[in-house]
Amino acid sequence: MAEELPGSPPEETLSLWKREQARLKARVVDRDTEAWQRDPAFSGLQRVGGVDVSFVKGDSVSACASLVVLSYPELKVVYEDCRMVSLTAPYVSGFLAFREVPFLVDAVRRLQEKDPHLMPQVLLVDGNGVLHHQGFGVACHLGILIDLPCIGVAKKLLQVDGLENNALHKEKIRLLRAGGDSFPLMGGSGTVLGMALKSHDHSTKPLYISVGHKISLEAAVRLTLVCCRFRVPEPVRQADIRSRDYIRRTLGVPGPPASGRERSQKAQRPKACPQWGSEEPAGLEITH
DNA sequence: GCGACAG
DNA sequence: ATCTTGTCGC
Repeated sequence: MAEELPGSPPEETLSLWKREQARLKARVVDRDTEAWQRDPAFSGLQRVGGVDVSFVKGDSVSACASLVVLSYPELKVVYEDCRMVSLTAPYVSGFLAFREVPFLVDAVRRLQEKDPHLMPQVLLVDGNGVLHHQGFGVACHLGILIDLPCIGVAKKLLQVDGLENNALHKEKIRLLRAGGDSFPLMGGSGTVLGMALKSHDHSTKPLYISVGHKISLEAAVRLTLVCCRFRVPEPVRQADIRSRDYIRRTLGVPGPPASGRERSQKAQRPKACPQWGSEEPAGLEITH
């Protein structure tokens, strides 16, 4: 039982979800609320969190929800929480939060009970914030429910409000020269919904950053950039790696531990970056 | 009927 | 999201 999930929720459910998004949307704060967010060096920032949900291959309900906390500026994992969950909602573009957010909220609450001193000061979320059909993506949704600054980090452009991944957009991407270069994503109404960010000198595909909650777009982009050793910022990347490893460790091949080191993420490795030159990607630290 | 579609 | 090795480039 409970192996299949309805391909698409009834129209009535979508209507209820939209109403809920509209209700919570009024609470979003799209500006800096913390002192460290305005500091050029982010002094005062000590912990950055990342969340992700990975799925079991042939199953539409089994998944692993993960929350990691990294120290800043070292970007070392100081907390990790992976848990198998049973999803109750199917994936519908525009309503990702209703599928994943309940389990992410649970993870944050477990941290609050267990190690409140390790609570992150900001959370990078896999998905969009205000760059969304109803202006209320998963990063906003999670931010409101846990009342923490959140940043939406998407790997693909969500084509809403006139935004299109067309030839012009691709040309703008081509013109991004170095890591840190970006351009605004303006919606039809003339509002800047987010920024396309080249997160690394040798990264071809940009990240699509948008405000989730309690942070300005400028600070969101700046923070995302300083968290990038690869294309995807470390908090989100570590959450992804660890949730996938957890699944393999739990249901995967019985033999040796799946990935003896970091893998995943297709072509995100920097070619040669003197900044990180001879880094130590062999760190297998699992604090706690 | 055809294309679009965060994760 | 998931299925996946080697390979090209600096």
